[in-house]
Amino acid sequence: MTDRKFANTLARGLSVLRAFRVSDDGLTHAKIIERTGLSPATITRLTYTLKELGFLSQTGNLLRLGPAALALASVSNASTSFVDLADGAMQELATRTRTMALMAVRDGASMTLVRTWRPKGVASIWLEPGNRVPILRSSTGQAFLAGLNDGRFEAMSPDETSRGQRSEGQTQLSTLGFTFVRGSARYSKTVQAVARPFYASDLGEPVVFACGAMPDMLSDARILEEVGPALRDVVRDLEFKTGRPRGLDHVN
Amino acid sequence: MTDRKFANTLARGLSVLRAFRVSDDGLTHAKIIERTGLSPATITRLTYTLKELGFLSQTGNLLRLGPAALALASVSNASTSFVDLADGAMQELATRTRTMALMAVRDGASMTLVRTWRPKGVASIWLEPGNRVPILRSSTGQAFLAGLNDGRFEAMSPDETSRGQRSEGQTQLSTLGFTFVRGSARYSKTVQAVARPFYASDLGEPVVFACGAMPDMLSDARILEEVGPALRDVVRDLEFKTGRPRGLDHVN
DNA sequence: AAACGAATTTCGCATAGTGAAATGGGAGGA
DNA sequence: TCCTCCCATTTCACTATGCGAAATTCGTTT
Repeated sequence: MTDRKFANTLARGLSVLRAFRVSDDGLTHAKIIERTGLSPATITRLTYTLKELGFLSQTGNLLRLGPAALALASVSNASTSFVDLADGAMQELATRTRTMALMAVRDGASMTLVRTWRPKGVASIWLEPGNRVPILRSSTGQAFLAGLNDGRFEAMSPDETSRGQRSEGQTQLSTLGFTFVRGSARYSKTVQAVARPFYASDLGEPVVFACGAMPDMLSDARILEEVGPALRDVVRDLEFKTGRPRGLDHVN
Repeated sequence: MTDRKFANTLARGLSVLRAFRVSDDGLTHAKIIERTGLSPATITRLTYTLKELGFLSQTGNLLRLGPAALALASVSNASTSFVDLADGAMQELATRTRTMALMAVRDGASMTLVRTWRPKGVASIWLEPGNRVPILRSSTGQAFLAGLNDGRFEAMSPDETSRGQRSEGQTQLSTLGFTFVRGSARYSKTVQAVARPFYASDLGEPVVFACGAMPDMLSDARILEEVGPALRDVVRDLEFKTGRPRGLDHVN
């Protein structure tokens, strides 16, 4: 790494924080080492620092996110008000379509779930905030790529696959108003999803709203006729409420 | 600073993130420099790094918390479920007592508000998540100190004032079940508050629930007879729901 | 006791991060 | 168009900082 501007220690420390998932009930050093690929000595130093600052707290030798993380979280949440705005409609959408609804942001080469809404009264697949989905070959990722403006997309130095997926997504968006990866091309055999990007001006990058379910619950026909249009309408309404965002002119 | 274990760059980077408040509509470098006391060159490097990682996003030369912060926030929030558990009761408490209810965590020498509940249908003082209140001479701070166990308290290398405030708080907690700083000793002439610590086992440190209002709306008598007891009962109920926490045995 | 696994400390070294100062760039005025 | 501020950014030389391999400590299991 020969980027004089890039603060390595900071990046490593943050990668420690990002190693935590909702489903973890505390992490040991060993687990953090595994997830971050950093050396034991480094982890000790970084976790020591993060504990001092209140970003981590320790019980025995289990680490959890600490009070400072919570404080940051509250500011971050309150500053991105559209999430709360979307809450009611997304819950309703999940229940009505019997799918898991979700909101995701990009994190490196994955999309990280930020919020999920479970349909009331039905069993469904269930992922939690902090879970990740690859960008490549997922509907959520495709929506993200399609929503990204040219400059930012090129900045990712994308390969041919990404380019293909992006333009496929853009075509679907302009004709249908939502995007999905068809069965054979999907990264996962067990989840099928529809997605639509939302350009959050606060964040400088699109986020993605999506609905997912097991493939036998969510046929291509159901996506095209029911779930896709419903999702599209919910997100369009959100765009309307927050003011039509610039940067997504090609979206229907 | 001669602590070989402490990663300075990480701490500085995090102090940049902590500089953001809900009420800020984006920060310039200049503002961040002012708040953190770091040099311009350092800020450029750190913000560059944070942008690369998605923790900040930039519009013009205004910086905001970015998608990665949101992702971290969602994990952090979901991992501290007691906040959601408390939500309904705190909202109700705010409305019933016509005070602003709040939850705060420690951040250095201050308490940072994490969540606030505004009474429905009445005007009241209003602070937002991310706002800070000093530990010294505030009811919220006093509750925190009183809730802190001896080891952690000593680790703060407290002065005599803090010790006094802590034992005052502890006395109030064991007799009344809540704590407040009386008029003359308060840090602020414009806010009066009652508080009670809650020992969040997830966080390894107490958090504080409190009710605040302008002094003429919240006399000592009202605190003692109405608001204090109501707050105490709400937090006790939360303790019950989450399992009686260890570490607060002296609290009534 | 012994033998493991995990976390922490030590330590010499390369370099990453630092701040002062110089440079660049954009908005506003004349 | 050309100044002039005001920020943000880059440059640069220095050294404190953060690095990892290896040694050590701490706890748990056999």
